[in-house]
Amino acid sequence: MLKTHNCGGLRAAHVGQEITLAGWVNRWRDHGGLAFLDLRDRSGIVQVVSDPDAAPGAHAVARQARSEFVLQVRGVVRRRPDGLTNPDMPTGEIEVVARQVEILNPAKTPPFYVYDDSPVDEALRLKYRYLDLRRQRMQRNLILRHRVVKYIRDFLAARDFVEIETPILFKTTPEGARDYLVPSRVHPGEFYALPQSPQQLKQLLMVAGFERYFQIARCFRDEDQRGDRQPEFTQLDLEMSFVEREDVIALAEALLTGVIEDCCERELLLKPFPRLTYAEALRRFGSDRPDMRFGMELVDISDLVAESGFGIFSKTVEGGGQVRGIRAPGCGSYSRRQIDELTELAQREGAKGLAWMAVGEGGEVRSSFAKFLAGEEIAAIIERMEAEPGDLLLFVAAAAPVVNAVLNGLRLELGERLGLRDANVLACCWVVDFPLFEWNEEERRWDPSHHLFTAPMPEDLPLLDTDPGAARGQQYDFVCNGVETGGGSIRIHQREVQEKVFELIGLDAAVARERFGHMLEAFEYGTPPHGGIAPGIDRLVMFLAGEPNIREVIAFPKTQQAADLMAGAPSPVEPEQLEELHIQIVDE
RNA sequence: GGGGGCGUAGUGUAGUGGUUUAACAUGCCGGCCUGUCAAGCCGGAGAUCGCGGGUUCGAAUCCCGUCGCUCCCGCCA
Repeated sequence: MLKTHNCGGLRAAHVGQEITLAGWVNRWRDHGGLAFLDLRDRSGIVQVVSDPDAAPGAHAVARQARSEFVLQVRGVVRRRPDGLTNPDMPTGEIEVVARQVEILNPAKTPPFYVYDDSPVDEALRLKYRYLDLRRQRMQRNLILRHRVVKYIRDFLAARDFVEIETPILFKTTPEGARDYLVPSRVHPGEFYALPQSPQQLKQLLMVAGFERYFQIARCFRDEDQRGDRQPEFTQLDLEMSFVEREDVIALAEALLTGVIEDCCERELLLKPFPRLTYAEALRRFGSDRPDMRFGMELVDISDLVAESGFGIFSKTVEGGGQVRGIRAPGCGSYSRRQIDELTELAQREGAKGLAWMAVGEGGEVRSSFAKFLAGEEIAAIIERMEAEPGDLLLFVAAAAPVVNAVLNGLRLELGERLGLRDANVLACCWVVDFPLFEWNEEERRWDPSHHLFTAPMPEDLPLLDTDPGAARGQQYDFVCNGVETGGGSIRIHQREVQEKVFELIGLDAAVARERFGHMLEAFEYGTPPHGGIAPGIDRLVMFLAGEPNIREVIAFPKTQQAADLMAGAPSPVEPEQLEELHIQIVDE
């Protein structure tokens, strides 16, 4: 080893020891006589002093060192003189007096500051990712990520899970997201697909009798990017045999609670995680992934305004729609301009308009529609909304899906403005009882709302024949701070049920056999009832790190255009490579 | 596929309703300096203002296009 100690680990207890350090120059301060170097390695930073009188050779070398030079320093740990300690540094009580300094490698001036986390253009960070990763923020995040994955492995291994790898080169599945395809050299014109998740394979591992499987699995989806979506991402994929929904949820909750409490200091607001049905989540929050860090729940006033003189309200209710609202505490003084902004947001989400009512400090009402209502109707609304003086009430009248979308959008926006979406707080919940199918109007058929193999709730089995849209699936989503962070289900293990689902989604037997024949055949050889869940590791670590996007917890992420700016991927390839793969590029 | 934001010395920003040696900080280079830790002081170099075109006597600034990064909608079983 080129070093005997780590920079960040040196303390007063080391005083007097002769040690060797190796690391990068964080900052340097040359006083002409004395020179100081802050030497950094992964463990932290320690001050190195070079004194021309004590060690002229070392001093001469040290003076040449610049930011990010790689040095080896041999020296003695010394307690700093009185009054010269630095209480802001963990190593601030001591310093290392250099006896010998060697430049292991010089460094060009970095394109941005490594020694602090000051903001830098994202493209530049990604181009020089190896330098960005030297910075404290990324070191901290990736080490946190390591601890999270380590915790998961230990937790599951202790509970009898087996970690098994599944192929990256697999088979295309036209359902779901767009696949990344890999051409086959050996089979001209044929392609592998990168897995969107190991879904089928983990179920086959249950058929294979492993009973408890997990994998830290890379997944690939060729869809447009978001702050919480990358073309390749990592899931904790796990599957269990002989379990019911409660078993999977209980295990996952114990694991997730343990990870959160073990790996970060953030407040876990709700423990145990609240359980909401899909219908309840939409009713209370307008979303199937509610941000539970704050209240501001949706309130239905349809019955109060059904007979009112405000036509937009009464006609909407008469036509089968609804009128619901939210209460924005302390926003009663919002100007017309601010309310117009909220109205624009509402219209983007599909509302025709936004009805509002501000309750003044003295209880007086300022409103876009109150003049159409009777006094007792206004009073009833205020009472139902539990409005206090100074509050702003916002109402949307429309069909339920529109009301949900609009009020969800307003709730999140107001939560943001009121500072209720604090990254230091984690609020998780489970959403269960999802509808098994969604009606696809274009294709005139049912689409699976989760995936093809999700089992219906046992009591809803008859509905598959009579009212498929009302059938609920044994599905569960794990939601953290308003982001879907994991989802899973109990799977179908009975052939009749699976065939019924294929029929409902318009997958005829021949096509099903071609795409999923291996699954169907496997299921005929004694399939245990099974189910699982797949929490997103990137999203989870993002929350634990308090980061605003998952690029900050991925070592080498891609841009929104799915490019790697450091390596320059994707890139053109040699004609010979294409020829070998039987690929022709067609000009658009 | 659509909408918004950003792009000016190495870096972070100012300037942007037309005419400036394009400013400030930091970094970089040189000098001075034996207790700094965001070191200090003095000096210096460093920008055809993302790129292309247009309008104009004159464009970082206005217009059109394009590229890159980013946020959002669609999409993401």
